[in-house]
Parts: sequence; C-alpha cells; structure tokens
Amino acid sequence: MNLTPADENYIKAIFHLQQSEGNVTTNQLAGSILTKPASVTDMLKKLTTKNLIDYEPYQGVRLSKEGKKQALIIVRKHRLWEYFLVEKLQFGWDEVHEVAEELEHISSNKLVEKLDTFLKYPKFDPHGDPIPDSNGNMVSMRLFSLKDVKNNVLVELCNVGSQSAEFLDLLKHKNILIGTRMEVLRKFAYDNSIEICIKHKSVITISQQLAEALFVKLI
Amino acid sequence: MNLTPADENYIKAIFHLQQSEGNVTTNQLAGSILTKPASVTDMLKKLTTKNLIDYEPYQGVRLSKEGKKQALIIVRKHRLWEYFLVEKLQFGWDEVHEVAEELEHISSNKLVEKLDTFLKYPKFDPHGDPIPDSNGNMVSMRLFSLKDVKNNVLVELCNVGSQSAEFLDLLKHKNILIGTRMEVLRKFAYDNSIEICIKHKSVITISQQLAEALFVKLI
DNA sequence: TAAATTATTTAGATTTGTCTAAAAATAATT
DNA sequence: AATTATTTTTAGACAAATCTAAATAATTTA
Repeated sequence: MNLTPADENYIKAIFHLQQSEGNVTTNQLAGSILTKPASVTDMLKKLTTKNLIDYEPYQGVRLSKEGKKQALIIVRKHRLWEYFLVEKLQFGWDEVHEVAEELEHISSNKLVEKLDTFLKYPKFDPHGDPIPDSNGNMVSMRLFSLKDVKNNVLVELCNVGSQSAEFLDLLKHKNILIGTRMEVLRKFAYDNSIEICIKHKSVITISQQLAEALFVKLI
Repeated sequence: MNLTPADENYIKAIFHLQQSEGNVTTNQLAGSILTKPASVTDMLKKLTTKNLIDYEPYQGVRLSKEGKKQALIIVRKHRLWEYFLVEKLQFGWDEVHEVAEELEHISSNKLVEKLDTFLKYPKFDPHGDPIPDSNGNMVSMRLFSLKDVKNNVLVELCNVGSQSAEFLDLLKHKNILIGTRMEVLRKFAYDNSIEICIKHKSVITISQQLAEALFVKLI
C-alpha cells in the first residue's frame, strides 16, 4: 500500500476528527485540511478505491481497518519526530509541529524504528500525546511521571519506565502494582525523594529515580 | 524562492554533473534523473523562468548564481542527514542514500542549523564528501586516485567515486572503509591490478577499476 | 559536403490534486 | 408539509510533472 503525502494528510485528519465525533463530514475535513469541500469529495473517492476508508456519499466517512493502521503509523512518525526535535535538537515544544508535518511523510520503515531505538522508545511526545508503538498500540491517556505530580493529588499507576528485574523487584517489595492508587504527601528538596501514601494506608518514601519511572493518571 | 522537490532534484543533478563536465546536456540530465529527455526540456524551461539556471536551447545548461546557492543548500542537507543516519541512528554507510534523498527536501532552515549543531558541525559525510557550511563553503582536500599513488606511500581513504550498491558491496567484502589506511605494494602491468596492504596487516589485490574509484590523501 | 545518425525540442496526452460554479441531496424552519 | 438554508456532490477546468510520438537541430561519417 503506497500512500501519497496527500493520502496521508487526509487519513491523519480523519483519524483525529474521528476521536471526538462519530462519522466525519466533508465540511469538517475541508476545514481541517484547509481545502474546499469539492476537493475533499474527490479525495474521498480515491481513498475509497484504496480501501483506506468507509465512505457513503452524503453519509460522512470513517477509517477502514487498513486506514486506521496507516493513521497510527503516521501519528507514530509525527510524534517521534516531535520528540526528537525537542529532546535532541533543542527546539521549543511550541515550534515543532510544522517541521514534524513534513518529516512524518518520510517513508522508510527502517528509519522510524531506528529513530525510536535512538530515542529510547518514548511513550509520549512533547505535548503529552501518546506515541503509538510499532504495532499501533498506545497509552490512551495522558500520563505524568510521579515526580511531576503535585502534593495531595490522587493518582493511579498506569505505566512504568523500565522492565528490568531490579526495577520490578523494588516495586514488588514496595507493594506497588499497575493500578495502585497513590498520593504524593511531601517532596524532600535535599535528595528529591518523595513521601507517598499508597492505597490510603501505608506511607512510604521512594527515591527520585523510582518516582521518575512511575507513570500515573489523574483520577 | 520556493523550490518544489522536482526543482531541487534537477538543481542537484545539474550541480553534480557540472563538477566534471562543462555544460550539462539534456541527455545527461535525463540519465541522471531517470526521466525522459522531453521531460527534462520542459523542466529546464521552468527553471529558467525561476532564474535558477542559464539555458539556451540545444546548448546545454549551467546553474545560475542563485541556482548554485540553492544546490549547496540541498547538498548540505543531504550530507548532514547522511551523517546523522550513520553516526546517530546506526545505519550502514551503504544504506543511507535513499533516505537522505527524502530528508534533503525538508524545508525548515532552522532544522538544518540545529541538526548541524547537534552533530557538532561535521566536515565530511560518511562517504567522505565535504559538507558545505551554512554559507555554502566546504573544505577541499587534495585527493589522489589510488591508481596514481606511488608504491610504499601510506595513504588514507577519504572519498569514493561511486555510490552504487555493487561498488559498496565490493568495498564491504574487501573490508575497506572511509578512513582505512593503506599502502600500494605492487602494480601489475599485465592488467593494471594493484596489490595493496590494508591497515598494515592484510595484503589484497584490487582491480584497476576499483583503484580508480578510491580517493585517498597522503598521511 | 551530403547523408545518416544522434540529440533536442515541440505537440499533444495523462495523472494527481486542486479549484469554481452549478446541481442535487439533506437538514432546518416556518 | 412545503419552503428555505445548508451540505455535499458533479461537471468542467487548471497547474505541475511526466510521458509518447513526431519534428527539428546538431553532429558525425562516409
């Protein structure tokens, strides 16, 4: 399946509009892509013949299974490049979007995978949006590192920044699991260690290093 | 001056052909860009109206001052990206050309400059070709074809005369890289093959054709 | 130098993605 | 329910970059 940059832009726009709305209308797309409704109709017909969308005239459009797969590949590339631009090239997080819009159309799969490896498999882009992995899976919610959570905010552990045996051993000892609810009580400036309350019961102290590797969502 | 990717590919091809030959012919360009002579003529007319080339029908073409400037920008981007792919993403030096052909068309100036900074201002790409700086200047070294090097003179490989897969495959097999030090031991008059010593260790024989494509500096 | 060969350009067509203007379908309102 | 307003699609056109086939210019060769 060979997609042109125009194909990719339409697929991506439909993907994003589909998140909030149900079926995506011709007018919405025209607004999103900054083009005319007539042009959108033309492209929808082309995308239909490529089996990327399910489209009935006057009824709006949704991505097909293949379309969703392609959309996730584009989103993955876009967000990985944004991460690269901010973390490696020192761009500001607010000035990377346009450049990433161009970089996301570079086709090489090998490039994406090697970039991901180089960046150490980031889970979120500089705006906090999740980066799909090479299978198209991504965390559905914006997560925060526990070290960035304000005091007295209830959160739940959703993801961890390591899979090493040592890391998991420490978590087990501290009785922390994915899904465990916790609340930051105090931060110690001396060593950036953090005192937290787990499951509304036990109060423990964890190191800065551990706090950085615990990704939580607000609840 | 807004250049399309097609404009840039023509400018770049003319730039490279101009190095060796004088005026560049329509047929040379068609061969280089893998298109038909008629298409080249069409594009040459367009590039003329954009003041990028000096072109007289039937007389061949040369870059204008503005065209040279643009060519150096494209070459700079191409070679910086090649350096990035090899040094940071761990690509092999023989597999970066196609990807760099895409990346060189990303337009952001800021991106190029920040990439250059990130890479610490490299002077040569992975094939040994010099990288123009932001003013279009690049270092030029006196290089010799290995076939012209006298016996028992220590040299270092700085550049190669081909980027073809076949050529790079042969180099890989013979364990020769940019930076490899070597010394000519004997020249055989019968077929002009050359016996060389690599890295003060292995002694191998290479064909005249290969020797001509290896550009070295004295050390 | 004239004929033959090669290189280059012109003419006309094609594809992609866009546009405007007009027609048709859907939705909203009275 | 009928009219009005909005949305969407069709029809026809355009620019960019390419192509094939034919015509013309330049070069080579006999």
